[in-house]
Amino acid sequence: MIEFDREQFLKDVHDIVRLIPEGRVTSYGAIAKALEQARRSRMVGWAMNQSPDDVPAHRVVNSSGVLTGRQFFGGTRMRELLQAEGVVVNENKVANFKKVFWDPLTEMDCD
DNA sequence: TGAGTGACTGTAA
DNA sequence: CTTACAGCCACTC
Repeated sequence: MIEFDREQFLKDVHDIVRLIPEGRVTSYGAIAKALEQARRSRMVGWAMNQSPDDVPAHRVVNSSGVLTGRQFFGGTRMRELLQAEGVVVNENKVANFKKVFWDPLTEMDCD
């Protein structure tokens, strides 16, 4: 019986975020779902807050493609990082979200 | 110890 | 488009 470990969750989230390729984004919910913790999407946001510099947290947006965490990147930093990778952003939202969306489950369907 | 808050999601009206 | 409610749980005071 393994009870829920925050550190493990944090590690798993960081691991997934690190797998996000350039020019792609994903959502908090998708990450939570990939960890079979779909209802812990808020914890993913918390994990992003606790993420080290080697985690591209700027590639993580909410389910609508909105850069909800941009305020944690010092203003427009998040948007600029994304645009630098080829992601088109309108003010605070990702354009063609469905196209640039990267689903962790697609890459991690190995069980 | 309990209430408030939040980088969320889904459903409903 | 908006507002509201429910569910989730770490963190702060």
